[in-house]
Amino acid sequence: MAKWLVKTEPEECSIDDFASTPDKPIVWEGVRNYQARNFLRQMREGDMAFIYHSSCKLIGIAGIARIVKEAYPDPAQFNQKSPYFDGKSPKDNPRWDAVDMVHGEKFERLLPLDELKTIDALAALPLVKQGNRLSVMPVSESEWKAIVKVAGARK
DNA sequence: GCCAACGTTGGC
DNA sequence: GCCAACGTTGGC
Repeated sequence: MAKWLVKTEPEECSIDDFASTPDKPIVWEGVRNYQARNFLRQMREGDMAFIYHSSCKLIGIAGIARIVKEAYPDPAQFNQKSPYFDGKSPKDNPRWDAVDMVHGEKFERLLPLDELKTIDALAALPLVKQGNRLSVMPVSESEWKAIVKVAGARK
């Protein structure tokens, strides 16, 4: 079972949105970057993903979600009313994919980016590197453990 | 709101 | 295929 990290703007889809509908999968749509999309396609049912809040006041890892449906064509790319509409995406070979995720856990305390940067075990994680824009990235087993450990340490 | 870093586009 | 121009991300 692989581990991942996905970025979201909490105003659009926060850990609280997940937590408030624990039985209802959330459609993870709107990824419009090829590298991120390729990682999306590698996700499998049962995989876990950290939910990272970006472009907001409290930047950092807020909790965990679980993938419940593997990649399928993102409906938003064909919806003209969606901000994620992509008129250049071929209908017979859609460019962008979505996955479905369900709530896993909300951390007692959000782990701020500042703090993540101080953890040696995370030095190779693209997230903590300057200028990084990758919105879906793999997390190694050791990185995952290091983060979960810090999340649990303050409970 | 600023702007550095980065990905994408398009002319050549 | 190069690379300048452009648009977007995302921390600050």
